[in-house]
Amino acid sequence: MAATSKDVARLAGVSQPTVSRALRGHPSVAPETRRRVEEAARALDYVASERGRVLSLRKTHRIGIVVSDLTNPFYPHLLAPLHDYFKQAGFRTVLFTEQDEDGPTIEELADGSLDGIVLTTSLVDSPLPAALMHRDIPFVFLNRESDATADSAVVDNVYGAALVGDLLVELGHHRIGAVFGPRAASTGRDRETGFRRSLSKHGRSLADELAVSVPFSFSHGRAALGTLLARSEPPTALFCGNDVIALGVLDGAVELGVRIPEDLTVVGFDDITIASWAHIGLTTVHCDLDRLARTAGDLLLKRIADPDREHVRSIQRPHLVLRRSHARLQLPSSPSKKEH
Amino acid sequence: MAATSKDVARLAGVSQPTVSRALRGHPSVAPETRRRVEEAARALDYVASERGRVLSLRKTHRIGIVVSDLTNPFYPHLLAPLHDYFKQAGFRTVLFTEQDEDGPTIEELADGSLDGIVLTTSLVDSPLPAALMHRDIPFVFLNRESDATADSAVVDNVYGAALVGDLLVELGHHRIGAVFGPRAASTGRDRETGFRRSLSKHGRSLADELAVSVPFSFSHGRAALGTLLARSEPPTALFCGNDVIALGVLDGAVELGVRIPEDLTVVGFDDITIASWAHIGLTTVHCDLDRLARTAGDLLLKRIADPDREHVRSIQRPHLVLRRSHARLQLPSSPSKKEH
DNA sequence: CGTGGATCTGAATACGTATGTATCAGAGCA
DNA sequence: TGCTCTGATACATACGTATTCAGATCCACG
Repeated sequence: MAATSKDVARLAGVSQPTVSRALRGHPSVAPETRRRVEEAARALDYVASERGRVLSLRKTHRIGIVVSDLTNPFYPHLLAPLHDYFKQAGFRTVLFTEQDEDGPTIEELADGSLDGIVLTTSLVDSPLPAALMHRDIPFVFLNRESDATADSAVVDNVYGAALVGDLLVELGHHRIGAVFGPRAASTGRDRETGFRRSLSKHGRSLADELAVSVPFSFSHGRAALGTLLARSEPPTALFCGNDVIALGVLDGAVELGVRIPEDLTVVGFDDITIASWAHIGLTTVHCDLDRLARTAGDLLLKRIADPDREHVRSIQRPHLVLRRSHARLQLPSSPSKKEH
Repeated sequence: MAATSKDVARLAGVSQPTVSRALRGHPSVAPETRRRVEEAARALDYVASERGRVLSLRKTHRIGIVVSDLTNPFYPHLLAPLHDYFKQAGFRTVLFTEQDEDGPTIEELADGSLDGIVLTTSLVDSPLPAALMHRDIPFVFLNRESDATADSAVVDNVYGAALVGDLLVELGHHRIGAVFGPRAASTGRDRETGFRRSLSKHGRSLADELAVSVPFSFSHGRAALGTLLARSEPPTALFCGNDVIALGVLDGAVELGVRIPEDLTVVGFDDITIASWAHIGLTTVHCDLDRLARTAGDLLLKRIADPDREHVRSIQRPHLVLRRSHARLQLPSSPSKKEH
């Protein structure tokens, strides 16, 4: 249906290879020939077939991005900068979702349709990374832990979560609770580790009944708040595994009539855009997700260019952003003193 | 590097075509042969190259989705169901962004790398649709107006916006303002039309100084509120071109100390998830974006299967969702009477 | 024992591009 | 005039799969 380089060749009175060379700016094409070819191409609305080019060049200039759930407001913060980075580098973005056991198969990723892959979502026991490694398919972990034999761009989650622990202790809280992310995700696990470690350092600990692990989702955060507030001694401060969970908690608080921060301090992690909205004012741990994503893109393209280079693990140090969802513990005996 | 069907053929002691047939379940392959081929394929970790298959079959099983801005919280509501729909139908999703004049070129979309395209963002004067039509590339408009010669899945924006007009009048508001979307987008234009038409019907009109048109973004909504409140007679009710604009307005209201809905009624359009959060409680026009997206996907796949079928324009009728951001006009003389 | 048909497999080819190699014309030089 | 060299183009082929068509094998049946 669409014109091919052969059609252009016939019209311009040259051979097919000459068309290819002329349109790609190869120097060994005479100016007059090039002109004729370009004119013929224009006349036929010719666009070189990506299908043919890809087979011939053995490069697709396509990157697969695996996210867990597009409706989760966290992922656009990674997807958007990744897409833009790859676009300006001449690569296209193919989207994959991996929701509970039902992600892309290794065959889908290894069929030669992708030059590289960004894994944003892999659970720690996902078979995908090992399978990709085994087949020498370039990939990078983004916001996920990796062993030494893969590239990765991550936030120092242990450090960031410890900042929150320090903050809550400093604010005078004793009944401290947590809605951690899933242990099967390195972000969930590491943030739990860092938070617990910080409390220990201060001689505190997390009561078992005040700590839960839930998926990184709004609705699970919402539900978790109800669970924790039903304890005999409910928490006065809550660390959430990420901002999306925290937003769920804040939402539940409105429903349950819990005042933030007077009745409950809530702290998140990631600092997604919504956290900074005036309604929300979520105190959280800021990660530069744009930079994190671009770093991952950069690592991946370098790996594609040189499959044998050293593996790099880029770690970003996050910092606290104090907004309005935290407060000093209000002792029943003394007047409140809100801090921020 | 990776094994090809030729390698499998050699190992299994058959020809390459037999490998292709055996692995694709062609009936004319003897069971014993098939077994040998499958064994060889397994031994070599063979996965059929998508590059070769695509060239041979002249189908890519890839769909391009063009959105304007991934960071805009509206787009995930279309992207997620589209992706899922195409995935279950055996198609992959390639992402394109079209932000102010800098979208994908027609060459990028017409290079044979896509079986079809979903346009979610085209401005009314975009050259893309005409170019795609001229090249017989299947595409569908999603949430955007189209002329009769293209498929589209849209919401009845005129009708939906009129519902808001009716509501605001019924609530007794007289100083009614609007933060419309861009006129260059059919959604912006049609919602403005419907809203104005409704006010006219009730014998009202929109004061020029209380109507502005801004891009569909949080920050523009936020800024627009400041502009309108600075008028000599500020509005008591505000229609917003979509929920994202409305969220920006709500955010600005918090900053400016404007109480919603006591001081200002705010109504959005789309009913994205965030609108229903307890913090937000945005009164808005509900569109079933999931269904809209799936409809668009369905239309596109049907068009791909049969390029000559009649063009279909699927129109969905939206309805009001009353939450907490609207109220009856509070006359200075009478006590407030909140409605919802 | 030969023939027709059914069953399976291989050879050839198409898809559309890119590229290495060969060829050809013309120029420069002896 | 004949040789070499250069520049421009054509020829051949590779990329990896799917498919058409022809051929081979085997069996049943006359």
